[in-house]
Amino acid sequence: MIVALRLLALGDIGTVTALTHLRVARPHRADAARNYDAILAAARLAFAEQGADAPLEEIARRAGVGIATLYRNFPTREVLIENVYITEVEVVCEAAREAESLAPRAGLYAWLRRFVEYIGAKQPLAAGLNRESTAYLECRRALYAAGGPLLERAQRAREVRADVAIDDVMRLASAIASGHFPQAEQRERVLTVALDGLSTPPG
Amino acid sequence: MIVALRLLALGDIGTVTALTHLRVARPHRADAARNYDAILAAARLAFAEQGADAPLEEIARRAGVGIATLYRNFPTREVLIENVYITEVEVVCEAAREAESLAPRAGLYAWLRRFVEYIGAKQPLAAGLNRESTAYLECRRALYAAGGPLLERAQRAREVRADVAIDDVMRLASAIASGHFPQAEQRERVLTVALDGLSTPPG
DNA sequence: ACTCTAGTGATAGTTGCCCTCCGCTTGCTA
DNA sequence: TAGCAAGCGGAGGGCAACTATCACTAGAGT
Repeated sequence: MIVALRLLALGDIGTVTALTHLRVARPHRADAARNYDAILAAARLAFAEQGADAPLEEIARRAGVGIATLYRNFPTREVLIENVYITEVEVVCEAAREAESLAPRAGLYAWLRRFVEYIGAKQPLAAGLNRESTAYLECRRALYAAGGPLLERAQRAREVRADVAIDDVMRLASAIASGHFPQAEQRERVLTVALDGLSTPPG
Repeated sequence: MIVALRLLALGDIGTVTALTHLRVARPHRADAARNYDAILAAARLAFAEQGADAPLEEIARRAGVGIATLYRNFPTREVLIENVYITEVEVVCEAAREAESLAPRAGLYAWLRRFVEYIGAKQPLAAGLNRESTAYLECRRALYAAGGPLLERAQRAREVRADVAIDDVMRLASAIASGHFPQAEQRERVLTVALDGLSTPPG
């Protein structure tokens, strides 16, 4: 029975994490599609280097397209940021599948570490994201759908305290991901402390 | 001996947390001093409402002064943000004194809760702060000087795990403070989980 | 191979904000 | 109460976001 539930959960992750519909439609014509890709690639780079405030005109220049083409595909800076962000979230959601093969608590923690690592690296990007936007809310929903089963499994095994919801766990992890740490290893260490808190029985 | 150490620590907090020297000097002439206060008050309000990107011209308008007056007192947006921030940090540092009268772990945790509450409310402000600036580094130093003795006391009493430094604890707390939580009560709850992790023996 | 249309880059213009310069005003001090 | 420096407000230059227009080109469909 538990096996059946787990398989069901696995199946869900695949469908639930499909975020493709949130993306700006990729143009059909070959040259236009090439431009679309070039803009996204240049944006990813520019946002990583200069933060979410990177000049759009420079992104267009780096992509080898006119500024009008950039705006035609991504009408606002926000839409562009979202489209870069969605890709990262999809990667993390996929990782939840692998985590299912580990022991309950180990699986949850491994996935959370992965989440912190990926999202933490994209911190300046996420800072430029509108937290009320459909895309952001959908990304969150997808992440919860990916992590929820992992948490429940660990709680059923009594390896994680029962008085926390996936929303609490994700916000704790998000906070550590977006917090400022001079070295990645310190973020790791602090995350470990926080995860020890998740293992502690309440009281 | 321990008593002596504690008193020494208490004495230190008072001198070490003096951040006044980091502030922009308040002008001597009466009208100029009034403007200085009005600008800081308007800035605090505007940053709280609109975040650290609030237009400086609007702050000047709200303060009832010309834009030039604002720039004369606070040459860059960063300096203005810092001056608002310093006030908050001073309040939190003061609070460390009261915490000394509680039991070791309770005192540390009470102070950390206070820190998260205060700094969390100023999150958009802190986001606009340059983390390399002298003012920011001094604020951090002052906070460490205030919290360090509390942590050490709790560790000596074996009520908090010994394998964490004040830098770890503060960064964990900062992350939770700057994380996004729809309700203050959820932040409280998540902080509790993290603090449970601090109480857990390592391993 | 040919057409025709979706898509393109360039450019010029508007807006909003940052920041500086400059001539006027106001409050201290004697 | 008079002189004068400290302080003032607003005009204006600069920069980046975003919009609109247009002559053109490359690819999709026949």
